[in-house]
Amino acid sequence: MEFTELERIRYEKILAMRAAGLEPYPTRAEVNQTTAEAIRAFEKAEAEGRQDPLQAILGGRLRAIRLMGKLAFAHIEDGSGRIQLFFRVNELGEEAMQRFKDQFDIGDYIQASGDMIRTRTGEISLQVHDFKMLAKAITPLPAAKDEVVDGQVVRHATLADPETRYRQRYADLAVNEDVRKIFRTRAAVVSAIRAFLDERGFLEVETPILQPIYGGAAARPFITHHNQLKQDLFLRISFELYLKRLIVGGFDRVYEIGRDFRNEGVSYKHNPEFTQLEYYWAYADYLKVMELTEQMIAFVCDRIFGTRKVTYCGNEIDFNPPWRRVDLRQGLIEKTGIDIQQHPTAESLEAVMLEKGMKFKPGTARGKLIDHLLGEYLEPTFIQPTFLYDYPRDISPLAKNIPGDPSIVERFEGFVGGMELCNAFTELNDPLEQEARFLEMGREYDVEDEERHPMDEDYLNAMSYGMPPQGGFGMGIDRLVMLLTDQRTIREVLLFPHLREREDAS
RNA sequence: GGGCGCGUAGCUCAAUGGCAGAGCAGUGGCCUUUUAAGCCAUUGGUUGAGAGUUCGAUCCUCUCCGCGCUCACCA
Repeated sequence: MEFTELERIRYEKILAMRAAGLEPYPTRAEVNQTTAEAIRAFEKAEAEGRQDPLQAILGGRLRAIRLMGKLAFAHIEDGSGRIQLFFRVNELGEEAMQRFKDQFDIGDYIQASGDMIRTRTGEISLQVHDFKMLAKAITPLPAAKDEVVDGQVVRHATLADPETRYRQRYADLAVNEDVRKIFRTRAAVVSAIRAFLDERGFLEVETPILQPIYGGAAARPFITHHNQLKQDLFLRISFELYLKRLIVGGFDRVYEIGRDFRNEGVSYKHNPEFTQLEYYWAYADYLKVMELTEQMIAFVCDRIFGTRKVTYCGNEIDFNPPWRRVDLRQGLIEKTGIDIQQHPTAESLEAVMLEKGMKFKPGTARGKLIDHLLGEYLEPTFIQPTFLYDYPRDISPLAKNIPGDPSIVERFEGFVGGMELCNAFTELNDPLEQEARFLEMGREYDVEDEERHPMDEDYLNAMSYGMPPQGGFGMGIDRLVMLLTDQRTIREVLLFPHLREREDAS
């Protein structure tokens, strides 16, 4: 290892410990409770008026050290919180006191045993009788100092550089409590979703990530290769076609929470790999799915926050059902003055868009033009939870048309905070119609356009065995977590967001 | 991929075409109830990398690397 000067000083402390017969990285710890448990136990004993000393063996990372001659104070932090350690030469003896001063630095993991007390200022602390190193830190933590204001830890001049924070997330998490909190919330969100779906009879399944044919969405895939099978494989861009095969197999309600991979640009709301929830629900339709979506998000909010109102980018967002519902055609008429029904061809739609002075890539399919209109004129306006429904079939090859109108499908997307959150439809279950749609989509896109939906013969085969009518649903978990934790970039809710590899070693 | 911005000590940030600074951290000392402890002293820099202009570049120019914002792309 190459050491900086600060690291070399700490390394020399390791050598000094070893020379004195002390192990800087002992195999075992004797910690018998968390700092939070120790504090709770002490408060309970106090309330019961117990006089006998309460003992504890605590472990944690040193976050602050205050040396005061024959006294020393320190704060340690573990996963449950923090507690003050109180070192006094009367209890420890000169030698142990000196050992603490000489060998311990902020960032080290320490084990301390002693009696729980209150200091003169009333802070519950561990009066240390004995201590040992659990793990010596060599690299200093990138945080300067903490202050406790009204019980809240305020970190001064802490790690802020986004590049370092993402590249060394371990350091970011170690010093930034609010970052840890985001990921605790994230775990709680996923757990709440599972509980919600499990309670309603949905079966959690796992389907292939490596797929011979990718489908279920319009996106460019990552390609990999299986050496022994001599076969190219794609990382899935969606779970849809596999989950619906399971519906054919007789599992009436299935869901999967997992990773999708899309070889597209990164942005504040896009990451090449992201976490998706999809469920499929036999005998339901998109209206029932809308209601279940409202209930599911409300359930998650109730369980995590105890309220259905959250703040996102300065807006109070109200997740109480029902969400606003906007008919796609009407919505576009209101916002753009264009009635897509009046423009059944790409040429006609393009003409009116040009007439309105809109900027877009000419020569694209009608579906993509409509998509552009949605993204440009509707999506950013949907701050409060909104369902946009009844999509043109052009951009929805797996959705079933509304009764009596082959040009419109039963599909909705949910928007919150100006961002697409979920997408759902009444699933197309007519194999002949599905085959026609695949062929249609194949014509819409160039042969070399990787976004075109490739024909999935096996999926058609599954459907031709008989697929019940059903509603299907997909939602970006990362985006939901962004909304619920008030983060404006997806990187803040991903533990290890993708960054370009650095070439220079410096 | 295009445009704009940024990169200075371990961390957070200053500064200037002429010896690169502060706070915290670190090191040495004082200190028996501190909590951003305090006080005294002090170490620490290839200013992201490389090239150019210049008597002199951290600053100006160019190239490269990385990050951020933004546009494009993106069910």
